[in-house]
Amino acid sequence: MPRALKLSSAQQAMLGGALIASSLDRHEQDALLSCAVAVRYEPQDVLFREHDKARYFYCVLNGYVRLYRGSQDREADISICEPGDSFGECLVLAGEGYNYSAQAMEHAILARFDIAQVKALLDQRPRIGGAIARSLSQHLLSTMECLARDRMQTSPQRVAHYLLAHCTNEGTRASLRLPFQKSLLARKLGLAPEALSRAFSTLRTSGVSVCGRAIAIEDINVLRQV
Amino acid sequence: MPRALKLSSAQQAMLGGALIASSLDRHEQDALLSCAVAVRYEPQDVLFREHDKARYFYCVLNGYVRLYRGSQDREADISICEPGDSFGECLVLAGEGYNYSAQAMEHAILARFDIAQVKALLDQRPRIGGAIARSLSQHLLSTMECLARDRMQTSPQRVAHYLLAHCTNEGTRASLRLPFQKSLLARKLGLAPEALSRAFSTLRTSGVSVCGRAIAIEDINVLRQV
DNA sequence: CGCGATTTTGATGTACATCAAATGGGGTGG
DNA sequence: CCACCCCATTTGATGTACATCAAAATCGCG
Repeated sequence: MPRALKLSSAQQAMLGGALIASSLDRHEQDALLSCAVAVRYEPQDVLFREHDKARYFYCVLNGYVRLYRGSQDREADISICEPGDSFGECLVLAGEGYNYSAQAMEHAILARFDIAQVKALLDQRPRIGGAIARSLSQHLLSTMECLARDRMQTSPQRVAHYLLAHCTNEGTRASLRLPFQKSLLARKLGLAPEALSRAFSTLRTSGVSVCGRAIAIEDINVLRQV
Repeated sequence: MPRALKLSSAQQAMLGGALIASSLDRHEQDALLSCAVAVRYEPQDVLFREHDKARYFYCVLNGYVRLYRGSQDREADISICEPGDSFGECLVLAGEGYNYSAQAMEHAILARFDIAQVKALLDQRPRIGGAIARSLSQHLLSTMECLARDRMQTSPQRVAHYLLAHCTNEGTRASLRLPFQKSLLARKLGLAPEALSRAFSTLRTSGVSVCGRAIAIEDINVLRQV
């Protein structure tokens, strides 16, 4: 268990802009943030495991966190959380234990919210329930989209979609830098690392060139065809 | 567009017990239900399509509704909604258009909620936001579970899990009756109908016997091994 | 009893996992 | 600054799960 620190004012500002708090007024934000502390994890640290009693939910301030199910024998990633994303907030409303495990990738700094405190806050500040609902809506939509893509698209198509969704384009040309290792991207897309590598090489014929974490796209419209 | 009817008192009672309203007090329930009417669809009717402007969300009273993405060429089911399940409620909080299409299976009766009215209600009755959050939590958890299972388990394992989750057991023996066609179950599990059929025949060696929609399980514990 | 729809069965193809080995790249210590 | 090592990634060979296509079989129902 890492040590808990007070949230710095920069961290508070960042949380105020995160989806989970962005629809709240000043007072409500303060009330919600009063349930939170900052915690820091080392790469590979496990925050909690499936079925653990749930005391906290989190919002990522820095780094990345993977949510996954299964034991070391056979694991499946459910989601990769980036700065601004929250996870476990559904436990404020329902459930006793976590439904998945969480592991920090790289060094990660998180805001940790005490579930019992937030629960107690719901009566005084009922609009916080709405804020949580907004965050859950977003999660639900992206999880459904992920499920539909897994079922409908091949690996090159899923990779192409990821690239198009994350690239910054200058005209018809575009580029991006992966924010994390390829093996993590592979798991996010539900692929083995080898399959991601092969998907990239398939996409070479569609004008995608990969150089380490830097990726260049010759023509966005060609990639959209895939 | 089907004609809208007032909710009968039996339907109102059913909705009061559904997840989306069950945490609300009398007045809040009445307020929420005042945004709803009953609508009836014929088998195969499409309620709405992906990207349509979202005016309503729904709660199933009778029958089944499938939520899916993609065009007729290539479709993937996201969820099969049963009586008591709601869908589209995330649009009260975020988004303009539907993110998936919805189609009635068999004859279906639904409660149809006007999104704009419910949105307006959120300020007066902020705890309704919490009620929606509870419903969304449940959806999110089940969608995540579905995603994880798709990625981790083979078809016989997913079928076995469905059976164990839905059977009524008498001692070590158990049985169930499928509430809908096998082809629908197949889509719910992300399989082609043929694959479901083959999964059942694989499970015969684990003591599962299928006779039309009636299914008998010789020994629950054997099936859990799968 | 017979018809259409659903399900099963068989044969084949494809996407992706898995295992094993080669390649490459970034950081450390010399 | 360079050599080396470790780990991430790529590449190749093979296996498996499931989709797809094409019948045959069965079910439900008039």
